[in-house]
Amino acid sequence: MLRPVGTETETPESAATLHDLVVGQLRNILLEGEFAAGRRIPEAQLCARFGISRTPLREALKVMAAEGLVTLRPNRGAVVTPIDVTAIGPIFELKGALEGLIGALAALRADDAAMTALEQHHHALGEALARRDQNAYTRLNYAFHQLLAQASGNALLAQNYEALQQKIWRYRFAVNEFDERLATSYQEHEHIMIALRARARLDLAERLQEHNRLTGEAMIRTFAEIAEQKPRGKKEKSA
Amino acid sequence: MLRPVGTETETPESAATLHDLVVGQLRNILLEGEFAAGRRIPEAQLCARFGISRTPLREALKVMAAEGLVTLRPNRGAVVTPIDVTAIGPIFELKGALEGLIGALAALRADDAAMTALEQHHHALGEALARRDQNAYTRLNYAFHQLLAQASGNALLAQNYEALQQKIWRYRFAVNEFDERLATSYQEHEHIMIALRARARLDLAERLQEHNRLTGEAMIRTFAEIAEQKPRGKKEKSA
DNA sequence: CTTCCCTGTTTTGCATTCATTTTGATGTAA
DNA sequence: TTACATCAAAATGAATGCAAAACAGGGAAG
Repeated sequence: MLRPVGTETETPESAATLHDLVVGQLRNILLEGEFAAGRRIPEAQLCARFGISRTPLREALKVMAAEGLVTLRPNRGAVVTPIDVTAIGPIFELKGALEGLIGALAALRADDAAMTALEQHHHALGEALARRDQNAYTRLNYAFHQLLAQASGNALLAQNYEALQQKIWRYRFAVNEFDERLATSYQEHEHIMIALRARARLDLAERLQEHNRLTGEAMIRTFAEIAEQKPRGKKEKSA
Repeated sequence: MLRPVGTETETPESAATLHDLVVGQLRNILLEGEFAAGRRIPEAQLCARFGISRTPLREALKVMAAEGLVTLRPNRGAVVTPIDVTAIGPIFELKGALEGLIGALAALRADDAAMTALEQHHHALGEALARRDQNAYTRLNYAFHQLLAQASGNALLAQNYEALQQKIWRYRFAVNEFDERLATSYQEHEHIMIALRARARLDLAERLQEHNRLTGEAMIRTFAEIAEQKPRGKKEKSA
């Protein structure tokens, strides 16, 4: 079974306190989209669900707010940070810079263990594509890129990279919407693996940046199509 | 008077709650180095100082822990995250990637207001250099680069960039330790400004990355010298 | 003299309580 | 009917209380 995303930063001892446990669970809940974006987060309900009091939950909410996943409105409760299409561009723009660095470093530093894990994930991606299993593909893709980021040997880089991946994860319903992009994406991954195996750092950096750019553009395009299809009842006079 | 660093993310309404106020104040205290790195953070003492109860302070500590400025040891209190020389390399490595993107974008997107502010800061940097005012120079330098990051037009980039600047800020006692680097740094800034005025995006990106690399190397070198000078009483048998 | 263990104190983690603000309903007047 | 004012109910923000864990000191055993 596929592991949920967003669990990479949990170290065993960090779960020693209730607070950290709640942060992890809350993050998963938000990333899995259980609460719709923009929706108010029911403090009392979550307390009952986790079987805890409001104190640790509120602490977790503050942390999630610092991460940007939730938005705190003073005296008016917390809401899941609304989906903002205009935020996608800057995210991918920034992620591109990180992809470049990841490629340059991973080509030099990826050790045997990392290479093995990456090959395995790449293989699994191919199988998911063959099955047309979009859900599995998306999650494996997340894990693959996270592994690559870790293979860069720069933990801070990997951490920042995952933060961006998590932001994008919330918009995933709008990516790989069409099988076409799924297949294209896998072809890009093939080239990424070729560059990685060859330890071609400049090529790997470029491949990753290009892959990032195309993914971002596909996502933005999909959103534009969505916005085009259902602007029902809203300002059609200018159309 | 020079404004303390780390206040860029404070928006007026964010101070509406006690929690946000405490986060800001605590961040300043930590960034200004009032508590030595590695030192335990006295919860009760800070409560008394801020005139608040433990709840909002602990919430703030959790947020600072998520940012990495403090380290929470379960049941054993919070400590200022210790200075770790080995962390400097990865920080500058990552910041380099951001500098490149900032240069490429700022060259294209910096508007008149941003250009004016940058010119002013650059001028003030020259004056600080002439006065050999290292404290002013360091702070102006922080502000200059933050302005440039904002001139990129990518708020997420600017935010991530500042997070890195804050991390580095804690190590500032080991940078520009010698007037030599101060003057060299300013010369690099001269070239940065030339590229910026010319809107030479590739050059600006390269200048910034080079500036970042040299600053990082100078900092690491200074740390090596410090470690060389005062290993008093500790394992001198190998020397 | 060192080491271990025991106990009292302090500190931490979380639950609970209290005060303030918001929200929503109801009633009244224009 | 609509708009506004008033007030009760609910939710939020922060303080306090309490149990458990860590810490510090002293004394006994080796």
